[in-house]
Amino acid sequence: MTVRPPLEPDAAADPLGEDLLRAIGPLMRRLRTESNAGGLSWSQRVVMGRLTREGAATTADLARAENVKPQSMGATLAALEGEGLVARTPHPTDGRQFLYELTEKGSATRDEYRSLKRDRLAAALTALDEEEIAALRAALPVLRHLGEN
Amino acid sequence: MTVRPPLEPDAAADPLGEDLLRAIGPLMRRLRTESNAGGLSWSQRVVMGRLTREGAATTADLARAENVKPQSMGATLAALEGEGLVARTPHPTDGRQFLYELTEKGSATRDEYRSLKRDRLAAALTALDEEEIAALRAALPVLRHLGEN
DNA sequence: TATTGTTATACTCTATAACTATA
DNA sequence: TATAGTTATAGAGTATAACAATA
Repeated sequence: MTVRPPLEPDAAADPLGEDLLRAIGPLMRRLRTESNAGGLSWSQRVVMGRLTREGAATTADLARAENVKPQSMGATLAALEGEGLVARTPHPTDGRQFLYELTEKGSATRDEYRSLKRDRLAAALTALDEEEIAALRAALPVLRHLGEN
Repeated sequence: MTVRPPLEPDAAADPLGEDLLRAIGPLMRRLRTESNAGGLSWSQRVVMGRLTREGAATTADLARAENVKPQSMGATLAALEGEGLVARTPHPTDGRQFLYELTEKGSATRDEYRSLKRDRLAAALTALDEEEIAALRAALPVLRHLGEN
């Protein structure tokens, strides 16, 4: 290890930050747009995925997990409930809370989405070569970490 | 190379797609939120970055580059113009178009942002170890590619 | 007092549709 | 006809603020 002159933090960090910003903008728009096909918004799909993987959860749980305000998560859940895709039951011990779960219709909708090869992103992902997939997988934990508050 | 049974495309692609979705949601919200600090929205900053790097451009150029509709880019540019951060001049040969450029105020604002260590994302990036930075850099081209239409 | 959830309101980003002007 | 830009309108996603109910 040789002694280096101190790096300017901005010079070091900014290109990466800006590259990240530039890469994620279009990707995010694409995710949002193509997620919408079929009537489920992106947030709705993300919430349904979380309920599938992690089971029942409260508004506040989900809001924390997704890093949004409880009011925002409440709106998403209300929309899903209105479609009959999730249902809520009072929390057994805490009278303030409700536990949300996927309904059968919600599970079915989710399965349908997955088997539909529903968006072009899925196709784009399968078209990646192994090296690209590996690069993506390796970066996921870092991306998740950067998304934490 | 051995012969493999055909992979179920969904089984192969979906976990990655969903992991990506989950990783990018919170990160995107963070980028958006923290970009807003200082009065510039995320889209505005991205556009200013592009004008800095690539020079004058038209609404349609920028819309294509960011993969949004020209009307949407028009709104972003109008906001920046209203703040005096960009200025437009008629295209020299095509009477329909305008060329947008950063103003001095725009450049100054951009420099200010960068030297401010303006958001916690920049700090989070500098806190990454070399392996994480390498993983991120390696994934950027893949992310950009996935964001293309 | 702190937390959960709700209601009301507003802003940003983006889209679609319809239009004008220029190529 | 096709393209660039504008105007009008709408919807999703999210935020802040104020409130009620419960812990």
